[in-house]
Amino acid sequence: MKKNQTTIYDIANAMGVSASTVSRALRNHQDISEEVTANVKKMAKKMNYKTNIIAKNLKERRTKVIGIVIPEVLHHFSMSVLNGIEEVAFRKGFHIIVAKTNESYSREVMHVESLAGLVDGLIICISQETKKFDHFKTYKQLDIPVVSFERVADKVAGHKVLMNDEATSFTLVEHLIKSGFKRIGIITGGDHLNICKSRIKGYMNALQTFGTEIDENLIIKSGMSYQEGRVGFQKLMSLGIKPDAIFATSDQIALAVYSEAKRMGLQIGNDLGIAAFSCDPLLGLLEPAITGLNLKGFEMGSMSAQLCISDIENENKNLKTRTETLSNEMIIRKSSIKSIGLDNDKLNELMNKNKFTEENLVYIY
Amino acid sequence: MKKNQTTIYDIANAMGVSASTVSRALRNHQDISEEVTANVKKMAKKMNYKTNIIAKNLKERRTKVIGIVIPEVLHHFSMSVLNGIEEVAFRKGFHIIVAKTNESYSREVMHVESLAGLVDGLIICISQETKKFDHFKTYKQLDIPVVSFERVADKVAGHKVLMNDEATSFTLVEHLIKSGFKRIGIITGGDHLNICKSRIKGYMNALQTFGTEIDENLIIKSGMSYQEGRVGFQKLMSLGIKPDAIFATSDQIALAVYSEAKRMGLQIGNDLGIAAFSCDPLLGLLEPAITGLNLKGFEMGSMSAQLCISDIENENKNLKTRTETLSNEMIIRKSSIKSIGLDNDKLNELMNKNKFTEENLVYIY
DNA sequence: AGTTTTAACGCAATCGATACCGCAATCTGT
DNA sequence: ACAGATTGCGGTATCGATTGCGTTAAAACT
Repeated sequence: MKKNQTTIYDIANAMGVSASTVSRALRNHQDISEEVTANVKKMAKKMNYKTNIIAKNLKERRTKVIGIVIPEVLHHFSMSVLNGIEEVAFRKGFHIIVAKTNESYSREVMHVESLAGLVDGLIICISQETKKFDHFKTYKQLDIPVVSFERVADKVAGHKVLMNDEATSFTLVEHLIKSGFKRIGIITGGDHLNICKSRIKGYMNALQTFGTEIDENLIIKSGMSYQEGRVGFQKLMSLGIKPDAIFATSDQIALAVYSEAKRMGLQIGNDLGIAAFSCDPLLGLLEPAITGLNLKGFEMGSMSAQLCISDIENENKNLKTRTETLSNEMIIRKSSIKSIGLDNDKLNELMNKNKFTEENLVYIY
Repeated sequence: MKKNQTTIYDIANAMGVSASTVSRALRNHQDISEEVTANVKKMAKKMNYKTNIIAKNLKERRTKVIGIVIPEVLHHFSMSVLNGIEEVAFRKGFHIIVAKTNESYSREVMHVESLAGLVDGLIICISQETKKFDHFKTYKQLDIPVVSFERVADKVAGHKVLMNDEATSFTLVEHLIKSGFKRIGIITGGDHLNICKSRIKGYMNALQTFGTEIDENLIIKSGMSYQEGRVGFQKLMSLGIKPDAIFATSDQIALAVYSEAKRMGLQIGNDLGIAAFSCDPLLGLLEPAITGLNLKGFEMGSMSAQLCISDIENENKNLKTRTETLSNEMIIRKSSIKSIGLDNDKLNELMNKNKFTEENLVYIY
């Protein structure tokens, strides 16, 4: 491979100058005369010279690559984040290595460790399984910046970018309550994850604030995936007193609840209210559409990348770690409104933002 | 950065042996005695030694990284492909650099050229704008394998992985005709792209085969995006004799047609038939659901990665380039069936595969 | 016993680019 | 006109790991 690669030595030999002169000339160093510089560049083009990035990386001790380690690369939110990261990275002259963990701790460890020598910075969203954080110690030791987003943990050093999970959850559950739902279940993941903990907290706070007592049976920590969501929903629906609304804490859980409820013949909105911690535009296209959020995935990604690259370029002179919190907007749709007995005007009045907009259809992140 | 990185020289000094001994010991070279090997490894662990990948890359003239250049990283199909690539790459010990072009030729050129010195292989889906291919010449010169998928061009050397666009399009249009639609429009992109050319060809063949004459007004080459699709649809609907069905050649076009048609008050399926060259599970969740395909994005990605890595590891001894073609399955849904006057049994009979399945809901690629 | 083989390790070159230092030749100032 | 400053370039070490070759000592062989 790369056998015919011309080097600065080839150019130097061809021109009767030294390699260091060639190196300098190609980088417009002022020590080299304009004439020689021009000739070197001409020869470089003629010999089709491309600078060897690996050698440059070794010498300069940096790679201009940042690593992204995320649980999956398929759902709308992850892709929005990835887009945000890519866009900033591109503008700053960085490439991105994308590694997915499939929510597996061991795979996360492998990726994080193998990337340590390869990247100038790391952006990570930890897996559902991750409870230990030794795999980040190399980064601390080598002063490689790490930025965590969404799912964060105190034991991971570095900047954090998250959203106001608790307040947002409060808002969603408050909305369900005010829509007249009395017995609201929540389906989420294990509360060692900050996001699940916060979402449960927001859920409980809303119930308490509005005078509903908390029933532990209605809190299901089955997991964030489709299958786990379905299992959780089935568990809820097999209770003696079934819930009349569900707070689904992920896209996948929301879809699972939605399709299971439809399969069971429930009329969503009237028989079963649904509010989801999700921003997938898909939610707005279903009928009835599902009440969800306007999560700023793109912003989360671009902010993570900016913090990461800023740290890289300042070489960590700025020692204090920042925690940025993005706020979310609720998008009310029919799944959380009891439409029976309402005319259309009244229904529309209840829904401040309606169905799908141009924007979420075109996936403008 | 990476200041405290321990090197083999540090270990060598600490143990009073030479660096080459350390190097060999760490790699279990048989020239080194078991005793020394064990001690070196112990010391390496003690000193928290991590091999410098960049130096190794420079010496071995490879990086164990493959580059992926794609138009976007958001839609379902691209992500399925990316998943397939990632999965194979991970198993083979490769990392992936993901670069998106936003369908811009200039950005594609920048990415392709800047990756040339950084990756052992390239997997690419060219942009809509790309008509020149000089940016790949470095790859040919350096013998870096290039694999194109979906959108391919003869001028790009290397293996190609594609799908049977023409036959699939034929099938979709045939289905529309047999469902009773008489005047079928197609919305697609410029025919310098192989996929658009093939899809138009399949469309025309189907019309001719079943005795419908071709009307150039019904062939819109506006582009593959949502906005372009909407413009194309509006153009079609402003014709003197409007089409009664649309063959949408991308997810985005399908959604644009769908939402525009709904906005115009058309009853999809009866007033306007829709068949889409798309595999987004979303299509199956809409009501009425849109007839689409079961594109094997994951397989396309994994096959591309296998071909690429195989080329890398065989160092291109295998000179002949392969072209793999994946076949698609049609998934018939209500958007292409005139349901007026049909009872449910009859309707279901017309749809061999119905609505959404478990699988596409959970995005099992 | 003398020679050959083998085991075990060190030396130094290499991968390609960068940068510190040094050294001429030219230029500046008085 | 001559000391000092500047311009322009070359030599060489360096980044960290790998590897061909050489070397030494012990083991094996005739």
